[in-house]
Amino acid sequence: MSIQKIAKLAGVSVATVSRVLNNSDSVKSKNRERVLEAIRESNYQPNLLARQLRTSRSSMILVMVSNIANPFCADVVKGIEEEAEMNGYRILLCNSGSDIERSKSSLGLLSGKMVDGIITMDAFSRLPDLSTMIGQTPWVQCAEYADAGDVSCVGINDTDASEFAIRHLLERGCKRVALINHDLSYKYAQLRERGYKSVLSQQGNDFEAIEYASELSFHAGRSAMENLLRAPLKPDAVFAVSDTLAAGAMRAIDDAGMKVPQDIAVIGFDGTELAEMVSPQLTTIEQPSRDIGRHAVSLLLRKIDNPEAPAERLMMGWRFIARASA
Amino acid sequence: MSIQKIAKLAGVSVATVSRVLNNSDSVKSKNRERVLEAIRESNYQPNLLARQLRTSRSSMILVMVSNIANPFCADVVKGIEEEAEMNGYRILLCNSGSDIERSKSSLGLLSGKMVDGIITMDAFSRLPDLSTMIGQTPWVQCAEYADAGDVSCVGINDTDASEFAIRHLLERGCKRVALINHDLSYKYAQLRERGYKSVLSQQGNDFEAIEYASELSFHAGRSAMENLLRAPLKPDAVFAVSDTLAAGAMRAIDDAGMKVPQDIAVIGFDGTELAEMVSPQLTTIEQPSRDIGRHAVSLLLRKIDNPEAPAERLMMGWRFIARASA
DNA sequence: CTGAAAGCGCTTACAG
DNA sequence: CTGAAAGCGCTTACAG
Repeated sequence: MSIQKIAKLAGVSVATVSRVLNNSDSVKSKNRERVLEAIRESNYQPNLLARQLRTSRSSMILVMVSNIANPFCADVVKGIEEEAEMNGYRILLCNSGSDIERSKSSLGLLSGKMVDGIITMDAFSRLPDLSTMIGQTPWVQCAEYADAGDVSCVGINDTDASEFAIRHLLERGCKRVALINHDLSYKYAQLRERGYKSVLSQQGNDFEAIEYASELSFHAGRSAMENLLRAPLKPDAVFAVSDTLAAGAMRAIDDAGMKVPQDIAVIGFDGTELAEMVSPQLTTIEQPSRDIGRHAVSLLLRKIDNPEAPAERLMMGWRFIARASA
Repeated sequence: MSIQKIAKLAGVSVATVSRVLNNSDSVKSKNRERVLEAIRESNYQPNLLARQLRTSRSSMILVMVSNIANPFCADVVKGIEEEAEMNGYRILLCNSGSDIERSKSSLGLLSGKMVDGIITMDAFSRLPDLSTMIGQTPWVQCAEYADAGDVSCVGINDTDASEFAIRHLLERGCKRVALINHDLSYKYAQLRERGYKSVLSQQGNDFEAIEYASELSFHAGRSAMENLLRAPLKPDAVFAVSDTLAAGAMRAIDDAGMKVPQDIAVIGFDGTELAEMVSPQLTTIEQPSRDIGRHAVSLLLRKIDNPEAPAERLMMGWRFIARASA
């Protein structure tokens, strides 16, 4: 089935068929009816590839995340999908697993014109060949930042949020606060670490213990905590940069026969549902994940519609949620 | 940048350029070099849309899930993505949220030739216009079944698994076993309910309490459990058809001031990491989620390569994991 | 309001 | 081994 067949069936030209398909122009209503009828009876569906090739618009955006199993990622993706759908866009998901090869091959979709733009939650510094691509390309970073390049981003003030969490632990009487961070190729990891360090030094507290998780998973959190517990001087509090990591830390603490928060207080990050699932329930920093996703799409669409538009930097609010774990 | 420009640059025809791009045929090595050189210096990337239009192959598959935030879904999707990548395919994710409209519009990608096939985890009976599409279309159901139509599927024996779980609870001494099920438009929900009922009737146990969750989420599980707890005769055990639902149930039990498993034993389903995150850790039925995803892709690819191939039905193994919750 | 025609960027018989 | 040409299925000035 092609537009040709429909044209023949309806006794009009392909141009006319195309016009009713795009309900553009004014087509004489009798012709419109005949076309519509032909479409109906032949169950015709336009070929999207042809359309996109012709218009050089794909109405698809590529979303690259490092781990879709992280509930925060999933929430952001939901927001992205909602807003994309409202604007007639679809998303292509690439679950990079922080794998450079996979990321690189995904980026081929962009140069191959399969997608109109990209939203990344991955660390920028890990994305290859970026310098040659950015600038020409609608791109937004989501819950993460780009130092260089003309790239929009939407996120929260990570340093502030981190400082707030650490201060809370200190005020609570904790003396030895450890940090379970994501690897430092992520800008947000750098910022949160900065917050952690700055509060400690302000308060003249010289205990410092940092573990880096290679991914935002329960397992990574658990082994990070196990490492912390192996040290001669154990922490009495731990701030993990994701709820998933925090859940892993809590499991490790439990396995070691210690209690949260009595022996070790725990604070997470993200404010996902997971924080309510664990016991004791997790104190955490809530990010407006859905909205972050939605705004990422808005920024991206603006850039797609107007490539000259300058990069924007959107800072969203965050909220500290006090629960039983700290 | 188009193949034309490269041809001009290299001083050959577009056909030759195309040949080296597809490293088909034998191109004289001097010409190959010149083309490769031209490609390099102009940073050329082939337009995928044009290629796909011409070859009528998109190398993309549509994946429809009801809720990507459900860790089981996320794991299956990871498996799908891995296997797809190994075969040069990409995935388009549609997080339907069980929304008919969204599902329907996604299906347009198929008829629009944007994807070569579909993998669904959604309930079949909810997908609209299926009868007109199936048969012509490479399609596989994943962790779910189709009664009708020529559709392949891969999953586990849900009835057996469910019976095993219920029997475990009964053997443990539980007298009043409730079920938190997904809505019955899902075939697997029907099968697991059948397992639940058959064991109870075999054993002459006439307590029956079933709650239906509208989605596989923590919240839905929590409210289902709250409903069960409102009944005059409370259950002393509950079998939830997903770990996420079970986590919600545990939260409700905790909120009601009761203990798992002493007051109410809980068994989940899926064997996701979540089962290790909650306290007490969750007894559950493990599905080989990653492999389910991988095999779904294999089946699909076989169908794409050979449309005449009959539908296949793949049954995977499952495993009961006993932990503290039951 | 409508149609003939060009063209988006590829691939692939076909002929040489 | 290579090129000219047709064609995938659309959209969109352009002329009428």
